[in-house]
Amino acid sequence: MPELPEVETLCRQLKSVLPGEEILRIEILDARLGKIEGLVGRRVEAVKRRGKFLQICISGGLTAELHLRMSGRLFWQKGGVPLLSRVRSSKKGEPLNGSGRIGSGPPFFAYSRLGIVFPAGTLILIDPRRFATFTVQPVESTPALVEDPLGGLSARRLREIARTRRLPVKSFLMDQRLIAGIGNIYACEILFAAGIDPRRPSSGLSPAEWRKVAKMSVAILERAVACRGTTVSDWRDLFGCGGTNQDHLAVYARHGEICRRCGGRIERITQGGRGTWFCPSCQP
DNA sequence: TATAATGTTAGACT
DNA sequence: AAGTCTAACATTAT
Repeated sequence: MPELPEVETLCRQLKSVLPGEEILRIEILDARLGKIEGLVGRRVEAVKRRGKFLQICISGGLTAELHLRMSGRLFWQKGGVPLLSRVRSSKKGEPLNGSGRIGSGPPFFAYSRLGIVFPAGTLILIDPRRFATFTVQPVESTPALVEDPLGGLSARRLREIARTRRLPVKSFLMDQRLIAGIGNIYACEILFAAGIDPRRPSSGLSPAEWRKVAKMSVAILERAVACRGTTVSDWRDLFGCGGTNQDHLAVYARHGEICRRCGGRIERITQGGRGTWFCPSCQP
């Protein structure tokens, strides 16, 4: 679910609540997450983002790394909460409202997988599909940061890497080893903004086209951050609010609808098992 | 009931 | 050998 703008939104919000807080208790509600050791009694020193990873830096030289994968969400429940009494591990027909709570009255959290309890509140991981990961590592083992599009991308570097690659440019943009943070929604939107067919082989783009891709990557992602993410189905920020970037989507999930630029029809194809939306006449 | 959903990755193939 | 492709992970919503 979350790509760079959504993770960046969570990161900024976590910075407003976590630093200085002591970890009082950790409740693991899904055994898939594995053991989480060495955190209780320590203090949060900083919160950072690395691509789509969230890093919580802990006193004593530890880093907790969280990846939300497809359906993970974070929710901040202010105040001391006895989490275990408020958890549902499956939906069982109960309605979810926008904040991640079930129904009205005292908050119940559907699909809760993990709770980290602090004096000021509890951080709750909600994750229906259970792909999210949470690991604790020594700080120095954290891999180096690859190029992050916030603040600028080097078109020359992209072209240099792509020179020998034949994979479709959309898959290229989504390769996290090359660029940190672009996923399915923003890859589609970036290529529309750049006017490039997502199926084109990466090696076939001209220098001018790479400059467009680099420029549009930054512009699309920065606008999405300013909008606090894209809520097409269930994305919510740390405090339960949806983003507004869905109002700016030009192609994603608009299969069969009218292209607002040329009046043609948006098409959907499958690439690498994922949906790709594009406008054939605007993206030749 | 079949399909698709905002992600990654191990293993197979080229 | 490095690049590319596919299936798999788990669960729900349409």
